[in-house]
Amino acid sequence: MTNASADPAALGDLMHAAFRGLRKRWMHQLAPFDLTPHQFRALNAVGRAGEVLPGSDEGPGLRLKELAELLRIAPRSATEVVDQLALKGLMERAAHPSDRRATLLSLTVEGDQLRKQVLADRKREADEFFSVLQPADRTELARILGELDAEPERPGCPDRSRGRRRRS
Amino acid sequence: MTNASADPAALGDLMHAAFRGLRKRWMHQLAPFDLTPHQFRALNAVGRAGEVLPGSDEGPGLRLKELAELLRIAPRSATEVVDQLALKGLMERAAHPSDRRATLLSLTVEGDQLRKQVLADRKREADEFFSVLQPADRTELARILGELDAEPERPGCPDRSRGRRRRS
DNA sequence: GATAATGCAGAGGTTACCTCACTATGTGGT
DNA sequence: ACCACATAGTGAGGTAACCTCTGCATTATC
Repeated sequence: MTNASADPAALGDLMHAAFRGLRKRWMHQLAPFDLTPHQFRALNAVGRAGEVLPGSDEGPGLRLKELAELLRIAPRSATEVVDQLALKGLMERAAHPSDRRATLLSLTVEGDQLRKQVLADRKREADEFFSVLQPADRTELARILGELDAEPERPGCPDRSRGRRRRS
Repeated sequence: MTNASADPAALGDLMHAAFRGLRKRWMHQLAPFDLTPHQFRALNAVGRAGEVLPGSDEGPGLRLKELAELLRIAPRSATEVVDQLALKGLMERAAHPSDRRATLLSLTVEGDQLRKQVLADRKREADEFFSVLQPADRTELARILGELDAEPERPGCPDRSRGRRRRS
């Protein structure tokens, strides 16, 4: 098979396969905690945001929109995850002190505990999806993906073909 | 930001972001052809399989299960994509000559044309998602993803925690 | 020929997204 | 004070891309 790796379609397929593997692995790893990967990403994002400010006992909280941006999903989709986590008693909504339109997200004590538990478990397992890679390769991968990531929007075609016609 | 890239969660997030970007890009690129990325992957896989054997006018065709393996999805999911493509008149099911349980997939003339058209368009555009990367980086990425991909199953935990309890 | 394995499809579910429309609120102009 | 407009979140509803469970043919094996 030499190295016909210049083919973009092949790269896409590889990405696809790798991503699916990652997702599956995560799902299994998170199943004992009754969390989906998506939910944990949100939990972690809010938890991490709460950690930045060390002082105040109740972190400043993240706006829903900020969470959406962190997770790179639409605000409406963030609402959903927050709903799910709130239902489990892991996350809370609070009123923004100065902007009454905004809600501030923060973890409950249980949420924070669970987050730490998962992070610890992940560390302990060392059974990470990426563990098959050499450390150098991991760094490389992170760098390359970061570069891909850096150019999410391009000037020439901001969001064309918005109207997708369905047929069937 | 130095290089705190050793964090597996960060790598996962990067993968997630990159994959989403890729998918979005593809969706836009394929929208004019009225195909989803998924559908094109199937179209391409069957088309490629048909190309391997150069002789026979009507390629030997792919079993549905083989397609599923190529796309790394469950056979049942492959049925779906094939249904969609068949509905558009791009793919056909035919009986296997010797195993009457099996169906053989092949592209129709329209399907093959469309596939080539998309491939050509993709080449012409040079507007590929991965185009922001240096060629060397692309090769690297392909290599690393290939390595990840190579270890889909591990001996210790084939498919644990199958029963996922839902709550809400 | 009975029994087990295989290949596919019907039914129905889930996750992770999306857009559109709406309300409540903030901001700036006149 | 008032209006126009933007912004924050959400309800409603939809889609893509998966999945499992089950049923039904059709081999393959004993």
